[in-house]
Amino acid sequence: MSRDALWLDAQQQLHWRRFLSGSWAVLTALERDLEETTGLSMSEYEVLVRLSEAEGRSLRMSQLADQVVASRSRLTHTVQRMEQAGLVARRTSSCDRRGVDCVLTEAGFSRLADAAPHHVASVRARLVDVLSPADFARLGEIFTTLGAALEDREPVS
Amino acid sequence: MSRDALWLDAQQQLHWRRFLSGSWAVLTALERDLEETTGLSMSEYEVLVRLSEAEGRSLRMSQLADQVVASRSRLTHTVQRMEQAGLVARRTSSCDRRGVDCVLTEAGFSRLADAAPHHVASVRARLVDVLSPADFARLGEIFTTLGAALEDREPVS
DNA sequence: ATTCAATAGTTGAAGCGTGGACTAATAACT
DNA sequence: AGTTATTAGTCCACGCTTCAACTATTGAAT
Repeated sequence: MSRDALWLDAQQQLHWRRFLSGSWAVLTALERDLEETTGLSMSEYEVLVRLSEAEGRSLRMSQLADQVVASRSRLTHTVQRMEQAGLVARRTSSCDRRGVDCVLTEAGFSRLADAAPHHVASVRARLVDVLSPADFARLGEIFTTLGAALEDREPVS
Repeated sequence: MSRDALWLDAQQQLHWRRFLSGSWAVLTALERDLEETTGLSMSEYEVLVRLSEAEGRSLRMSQLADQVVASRSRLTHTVQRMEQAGLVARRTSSCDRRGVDCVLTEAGFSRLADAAPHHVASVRARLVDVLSPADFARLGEIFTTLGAALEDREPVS
């Protein structure tokens, strides 16, 4: 706990603001890069990636929603659009008739294959290659810590 | 530049994904905290803060848009809503009749005064107090670097 | 067995953000 | 002075996200 629990000092405020605007800028740039080079949004790209990594290139909607960071409803809409574009297909799960399996189509897979190099280049250019390896690793650890801390703290004040 | 310029290795991919989901989680939690405790969105809160720090508690729309991370159009909408809520007022700038000055009202100022402690507590709980001072400082520096790198790199591939 | 609760996923309306077209005012050029 | 370019800001249409119902299926409890 810091010296004064109620306010942020000038330094802390600066760090916080830089995180806020910096992360916004990076994420926005990546989103724009992806859109321009491939016509996909980050959410769509993430869906393709997760499905391609899943066995049978298929995942239940709820698992997909957890992996991609998205609400159920948001995923439904996203997948709906992707289905119309022919990138994925939906079929009711055999074992649990409430469930829906989302399956990557051939078209979806090759779309991902085309997109991936552009996206990787973008992530490198905007993030990985900008930082020293040590700083990049630190970044990963910091956000692991931050993410974990959120798990077991709901209420604030 | 890393060993292989085209792909991310497993470690890099892990760091990158943790940044993606971690920053999303932190930002979302802060947004939700603020909404619940004060009824304000981050954008609105940021507008209040910047205006309160400006001399005359007043800023031109474009300056405000630069400080808050937002497009012109987005700021117009946000300020429109805030004006209807009585938090700010708009008047055409005296020196440049194209310009519009956005002014913080008394109601807006006291709304900010009420909100600030809750928001500070939230930022501490979700971010500042979760990290060691060294890591928090590192975070600030890392995003300064990342932000700066974006300034002078537009095209990607 | 029947009721009650929990889970999976969808739907539709409303809100917010984006990008491009648009108006108005100022600055720059000849 | 008169034309053109730039800048400030708004407006509108569209798309994505959220939130609160809603349906359907499964599991638990009596």
